[in-house]
Amino acid sequence: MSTTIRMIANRLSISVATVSKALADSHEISKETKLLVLNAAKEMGYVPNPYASSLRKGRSKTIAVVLPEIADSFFAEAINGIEEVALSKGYHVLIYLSHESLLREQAILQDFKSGRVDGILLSVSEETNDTAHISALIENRIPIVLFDRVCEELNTTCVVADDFESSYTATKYLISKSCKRIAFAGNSINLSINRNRVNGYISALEKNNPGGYQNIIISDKDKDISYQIFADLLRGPNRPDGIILSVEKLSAVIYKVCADMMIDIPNQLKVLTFTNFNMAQFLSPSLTTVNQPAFQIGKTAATALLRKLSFTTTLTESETIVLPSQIIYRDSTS
Amino acid sequence: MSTTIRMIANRLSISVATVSKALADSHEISKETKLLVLNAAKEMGYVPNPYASSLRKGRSKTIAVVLPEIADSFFAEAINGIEEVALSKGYHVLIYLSHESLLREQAILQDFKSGRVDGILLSVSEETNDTAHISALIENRIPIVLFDRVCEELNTTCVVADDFESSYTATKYLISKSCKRIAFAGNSINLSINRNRVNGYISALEKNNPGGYQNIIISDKDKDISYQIFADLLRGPNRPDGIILSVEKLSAVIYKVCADMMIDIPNQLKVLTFTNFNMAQFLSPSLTTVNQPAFQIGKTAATALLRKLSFTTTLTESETIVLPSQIIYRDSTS
DNA sequence: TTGAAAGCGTTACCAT
DNA sequence: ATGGTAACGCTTTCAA
Repeated sequence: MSTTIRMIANRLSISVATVSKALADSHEISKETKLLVLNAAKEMGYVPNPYASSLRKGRSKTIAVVLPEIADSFFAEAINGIEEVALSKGYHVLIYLSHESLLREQAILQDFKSGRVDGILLSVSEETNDTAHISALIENRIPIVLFDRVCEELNTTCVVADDFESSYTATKYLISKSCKRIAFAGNSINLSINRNRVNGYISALEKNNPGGYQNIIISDKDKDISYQIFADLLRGPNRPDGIILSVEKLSAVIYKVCADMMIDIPNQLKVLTFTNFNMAQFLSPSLTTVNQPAFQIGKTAATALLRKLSFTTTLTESETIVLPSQIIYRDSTS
Repeated sequence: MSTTIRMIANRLSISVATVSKALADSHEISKETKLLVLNAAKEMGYVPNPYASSLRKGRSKTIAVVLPEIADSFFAEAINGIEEVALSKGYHVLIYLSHESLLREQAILQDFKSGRVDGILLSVSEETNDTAHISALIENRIPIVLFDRVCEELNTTCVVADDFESSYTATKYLISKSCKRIAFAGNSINLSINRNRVNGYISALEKNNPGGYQNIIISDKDKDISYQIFADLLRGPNRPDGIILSVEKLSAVIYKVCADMMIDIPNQLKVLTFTNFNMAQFLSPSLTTVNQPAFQIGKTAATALLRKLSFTTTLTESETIVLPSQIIYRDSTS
């Protein structure tokens, strides 16, 4: 049986109210009493019951992070940033994975109506074309910050990388490297992040490559299916000579396809991926990447969320914070 | 204001007790009443308050995962396994990062005395040479399962890979590839996982390589310091011709050092790493790896923990579950 | 089959 | 400066 405030009160023959206030370092309590209480608490190994406190206060000092997946350098680093901020403010972090399923995402968010968490950090799934479950929480006045994979139409704070711009720059770079047929492979067109990158790609092509080749590929969650999609793409005479991958995991797939089909990177196909992956420089050939500021995005999103939580009035303001990506040029596009 | 059991009771003019039991699908309640309650609950958007429930029941349906870091393919995959099991049993997952600091780990575990979580999954930090903070929780009868980086002396369940054996096999393999001077680089000798791998390495050397070169290197959390350690190691005439890396992150460091010092892998140095890293095959040269069953370890650890939670009596049994690793031979050791 | 009421541990209001 | 007590929302025992 663990120590309660009441036990401390009994031991010191004072009231629970006094103990509670003393532990909260209230100015109403005398120095002496505080000392007494603190000593007794330490001696008795007192640890406050967070659930009693949460129930009473209506706040849990807990936030939720909802992600499509975790085995991805971007999300792993983002969590790092989130955890750092949360810890520093005394918040606890619940983690949920949607596994790219809208259904799961809906079920996860539904639970948050319970008050389990004070706020939510969300990066939506590939399938998320309907955002009613997110709006519902916003209407419930639960602070929510979207990051990386956001829904711009929602009336809340978003933290993203400069996807349009970096995609534009990346595409232009491939054009400058004499690519005539540049393809773009993303995950879901539901995702605004993917749309932004696609638009950056299209925009760069239209402004700098009047030739007109344009090819937007939707990859699959399933690696083997994506393999087939790429294999089909690269078969035939009019295949692309450059490709931009919007998803980290596709790097392995395209390298494999090229190895199997004896397609030389970069001579026959230049490859560029949006990823943070720290081994990119040691791949064969070393991979040109658009590095997103993952840690920074996590930190910024968490900071924005905790800032919202610090206000008593839940202001639903729409705001988008854009952080710069960095392109690192390597051999896969040389 | 969110819906409570009392509101449902008022709406239906029945008691809160009845509503509570109906929602719990108790056999005490009639079919009709249950239906009435369920409908009202759905209509009113009722979501149970988990903190009220946790306080009353003394259980939170929440577990904690405490990790040294997250930007590591092993831990990311392990979380995946953990989350899958937790979700299927209706548990929530709190995540904490020790960042390889014993102090942080202690602070994190200390909080768990509060009853915030029903059980704990822990992979200890590099610095963890004192396990009093873990014993304290075990004595508090809080179920805890250690995984990957475990402390065998503790009286609890451990889930690990076959580190001794795979290290032994890896070392023997390098010997068979004519390596005469094989070094081993690990993180902390505090970690039993590292000790097991070191012992597998030593054992293989002693049985198969009477020559007697043996070199155990302790790397640093700081990448730049590890770089220096490796650079120093590889300078000079009697440098190793093979190296086993016990830490994923060291792969990038050794590749960098070799690139900078013009050391050819595998001809001048054969490299083999304990990692799950799915791009290993595309590195230049492709990297020979000991793949740990990360997802499986996470799943197994979570399953063991939830099994413990399902018992009313907390039995403190010591048990170690060992899962097999797989060595994948590639060009870095050819 | 239903309901009244106690209580989980904490906080906060109102007295003293 | 301290204390009594109600309340947070739920579960569970006991009584009807």
